[in-house]
Amino acid sequence: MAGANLPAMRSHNTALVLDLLRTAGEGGISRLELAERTGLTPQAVSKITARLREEGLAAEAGRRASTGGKPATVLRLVPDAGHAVGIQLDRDELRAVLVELDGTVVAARHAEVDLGAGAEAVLGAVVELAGELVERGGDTLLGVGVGAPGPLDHTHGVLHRVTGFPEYDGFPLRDALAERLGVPVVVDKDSNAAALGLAVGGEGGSFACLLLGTGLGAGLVIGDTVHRGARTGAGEFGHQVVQLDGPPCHCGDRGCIEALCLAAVARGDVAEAARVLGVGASNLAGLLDIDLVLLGGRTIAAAPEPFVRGVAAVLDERARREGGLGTTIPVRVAPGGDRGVAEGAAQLLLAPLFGRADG
Amino acid sequence: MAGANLPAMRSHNTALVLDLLRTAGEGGISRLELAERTGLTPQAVSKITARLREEGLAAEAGRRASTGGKPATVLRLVPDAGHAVGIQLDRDELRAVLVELDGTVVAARHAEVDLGAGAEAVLGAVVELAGELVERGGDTLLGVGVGAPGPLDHTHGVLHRVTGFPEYDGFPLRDALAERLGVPVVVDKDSNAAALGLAVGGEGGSFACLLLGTGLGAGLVIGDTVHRGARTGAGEFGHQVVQLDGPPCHCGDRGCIEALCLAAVARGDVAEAARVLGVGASNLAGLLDIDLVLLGGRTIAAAPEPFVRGVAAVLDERARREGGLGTTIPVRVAPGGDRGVAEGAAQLLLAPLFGRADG
DNA sequence: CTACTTTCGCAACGCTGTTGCCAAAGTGCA
DNA sequence: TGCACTTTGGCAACAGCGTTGCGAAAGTAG
Repeated sequence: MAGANLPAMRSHNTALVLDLLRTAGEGGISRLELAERTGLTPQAVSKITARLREEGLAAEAGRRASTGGKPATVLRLVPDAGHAVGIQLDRDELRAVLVELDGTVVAARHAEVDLGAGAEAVLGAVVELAGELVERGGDTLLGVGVGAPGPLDHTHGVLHRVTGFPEYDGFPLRDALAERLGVPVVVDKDSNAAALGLAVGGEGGSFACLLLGTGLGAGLVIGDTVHRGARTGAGEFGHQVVQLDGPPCHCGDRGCIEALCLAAVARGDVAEAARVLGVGASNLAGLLDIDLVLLGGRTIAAAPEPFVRGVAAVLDERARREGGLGTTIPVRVAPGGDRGVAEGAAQLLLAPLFGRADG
Repeated sequence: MAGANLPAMRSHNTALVLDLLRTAGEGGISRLELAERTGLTPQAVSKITARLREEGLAAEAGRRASTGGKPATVLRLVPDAGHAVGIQLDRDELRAVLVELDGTVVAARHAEVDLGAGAEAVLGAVVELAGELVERGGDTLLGVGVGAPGPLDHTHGVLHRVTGFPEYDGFPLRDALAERLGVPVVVDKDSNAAALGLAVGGEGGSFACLLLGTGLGAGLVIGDTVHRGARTGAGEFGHQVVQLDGPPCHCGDRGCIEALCLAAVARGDVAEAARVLGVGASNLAGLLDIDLVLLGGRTIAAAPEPFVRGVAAVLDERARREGGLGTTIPVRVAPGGDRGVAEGAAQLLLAPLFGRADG
């Protein structure tokens, strides 16, 4: 509920243009194309791009072949005009990346860590790993993004009860890190970070990013925006109940997807794990009418095909039941590999520049 | 992905002010209060409200007691400056209402109908019932909104496979009605219409509106906006699977909430029906982190207390498991009674005036 | 070389919300 | 009653946004 004024309009349009420049990548994009895609007049685009070039965020990059008249000048984002550090803080390891405006990773670090060693030790390890990258970012560093196991409070950057490590409940990770590093810090759930990274990376529309590793979580992107919900706790996919009065879960409930899935994995029954995951994905797809399901996390990485096949089978069946009008929802392995969360965490700071209200 | 210009900014701010006027109701609201709530300057608000008064949409309505200076002039929405007709098209009955800008119902009609009698007969019944109301709306009529059983295509106003009446699959309800009535028509799922009505009626934030009647559907409001999903099919709550390999559902799957719930109702076990509904609501609440669950529909209306109690019990347990930081999600009966869907359907045309992108 | 197309910037413009200022209409106190 | 003060709200000038009108630049086509 905010009123709009001229500066707001200007920054909106600037972000729009900047996002198109980013999406265009190395190939670049012409002013007229920018005008068409934004709905603005060519003259407005010229003014906006002139400002961006003055600020060093954009640059001319050659010309395109003529189509019968004056050849178009290609504009490009200047990637190193801004940087962000992204960190994945997992239960047993730490990953950090330094990325440029266009998402390119220019440095990466990795370390082992034990959450059980206490907040002070973990914080020290993060600062050590990220400190160097922060320095390399220099003046153009926008800040540090952290993806951590949920649930947590994204707005305030406070951890909640991390499964297996209850002592972190209420730990103000964001403020502690911001003080030590001296730069802005944003904290989000690892699955949300991964989802944001994929959304910025080109997955349009609405999709779910399911991460199966030591736990099971979901990042939901609805209409190009990460959906976090009222208390930023959305995406509790692991504890969706799909079997009334089923086997007990460590969360205290019964028949949770996570419990069924991890148990099946533990006894080597990948097909059943995939089927359970598929039922959960199918529920989610029906409820939210999403376009795509992406699977990620260590367990998936260890055996991608059977999981993709199993989940797809359940979704196909749903589509078949819905008749001719129902479309099968594609299932894929989330790109990005084991750095997906860290890269997405960096986007927590970069994305707002491009008009994505996910910061 | 649209560029903003001055007219867009103007209509945004106008809608903002208009929505606050509507929300303020009979009590009205002062210019300075509007300025505070929108973030605009008092001068901008003065200009905007002057325009609204010229157009007849707003009017001055007395003064407020002084707080030490010049007393504030109270502004009010002029309710009959605009009208919309809302229709609930159910499997066996028809309801229509004529509502004013502020949501007040100024006329209501009811009729019995049999979907099985064929599209032509049903269309005729709708035209007969709504025609009179459309005329009463006169020049100020914005159009007709229809809430029908899902699934359907909101964007194109085309019905899909209505459970029990497969012959309607592909029926272009919107265009057929628009031609007969000669006014704009918008079609949406009944549960979405009900949810929109509640959102406009004052339920803020994010909530789910679950309708249990001849079927079971959900309307999802996420961040003050009805969430319809990529193919406007979101809210397929009834066929969420909560019991792997459970009893077969008429949809072809097994263990759907709808099947379990309706079976429990059929055998008189309301407590079990409420528990199943509660598990579904709990899944939904965890996945989307919503603020509130509202229950509606005939079956709920017949026995509200046990359903509310049963659903609340499941949600309470989830909150307890999540520990101190988890908040219990309140459960209530959806206000609006048996006209909730029709009134919400009218809002399909009124809401866009107030900046709600649900039209 | 001429005609045409396409790109793109300069200058004037219209319209937005903002700022500076002042009048109006109350309260509170001497 | 009179003066000081607070709050409301409009008038006028203003800055800044995208838009429009127009012309220069830089190609292709014949």
